[in-house]
Amino acid sequence: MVFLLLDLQRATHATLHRLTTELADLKLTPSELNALANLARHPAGACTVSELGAAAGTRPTTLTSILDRLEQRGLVSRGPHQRDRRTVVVRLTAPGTTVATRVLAAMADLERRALATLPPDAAGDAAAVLHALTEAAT
Amino acid sequence: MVFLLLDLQRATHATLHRLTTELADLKLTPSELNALANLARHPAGACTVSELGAAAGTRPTTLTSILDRLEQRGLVSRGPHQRDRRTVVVRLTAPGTTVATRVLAAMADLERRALATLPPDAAGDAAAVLHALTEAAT
DNA sequence: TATTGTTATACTCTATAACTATA
DNA sequence: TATAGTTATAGAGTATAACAATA
Repeated sequence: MVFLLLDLQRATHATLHRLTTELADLKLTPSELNALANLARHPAGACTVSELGAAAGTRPTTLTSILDRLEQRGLVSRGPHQRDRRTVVVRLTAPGTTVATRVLAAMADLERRALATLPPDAAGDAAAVLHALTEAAT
Repeated sequence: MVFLLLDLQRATHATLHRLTTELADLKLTPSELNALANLARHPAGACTVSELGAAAGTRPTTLTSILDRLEQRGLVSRGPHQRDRRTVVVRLTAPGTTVATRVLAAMADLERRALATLPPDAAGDAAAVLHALTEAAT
């Protein structure tokens, strides 16, 4: 069982590299792709910085510069939270939503190609293992 | 199926962060842990730079500085290849082997904790999915 | 000609500590 | 006191292009 974590790291590197290559015209880094895709996963394309960090597995400090760039390019906006004025709400803009949709489609495509030769329940099992690993590490 | 890649990235970040924390006294970065563990996975704890890059999912350029540091600390050595004098063979030293063994044990431990609550075949399915993703991305 | 690995270069990622504003 | 996020800082990760040595 020792090799799961190493396989995990390799698969992450390989897939991220592939995605950035396929989407090279967007000129987005792996972390920027990840942030956009995770935002698109939230209702209304919006969540707090902390929530985005939890979804990506990174600290808020890491997100600051990533969000700075995305905001500067008009792909996301930062706004106040309704109830807690310490909290920042990150939101996909209209152009950001378009881009994020493309990113999700590329991810889905890569997944579909990979899973094509595997039994149908393999993906579900893999997701369960990924969640369990994240849980065990948190 | 869209979320597999995002779950993958989160799980990788979370587990690497956890491992570096658990092994903080070793003062090794995530990539250094990965390199040592991948070396330990090879026969005699030795392989070429290219092979190590393939195992980790990174380019040879990335490995140069990582190996520089590990070599400087006496954990790995670089030597000539028997048949191809362009090739560099990276090898775990005796202290490096000791450290790598500890890294692998920590990885196995984390895996064991995560898989404890899952059906026995989940790990195998997850490994197959990870390989398929790596294959599809290469 | 093609390949292995390193150098040079330029960014990006990442975390810790200190800080501001708010709770 | 505690928490959300940013800033400052420092170091590590990453790739591309150019290079040397070898095949």
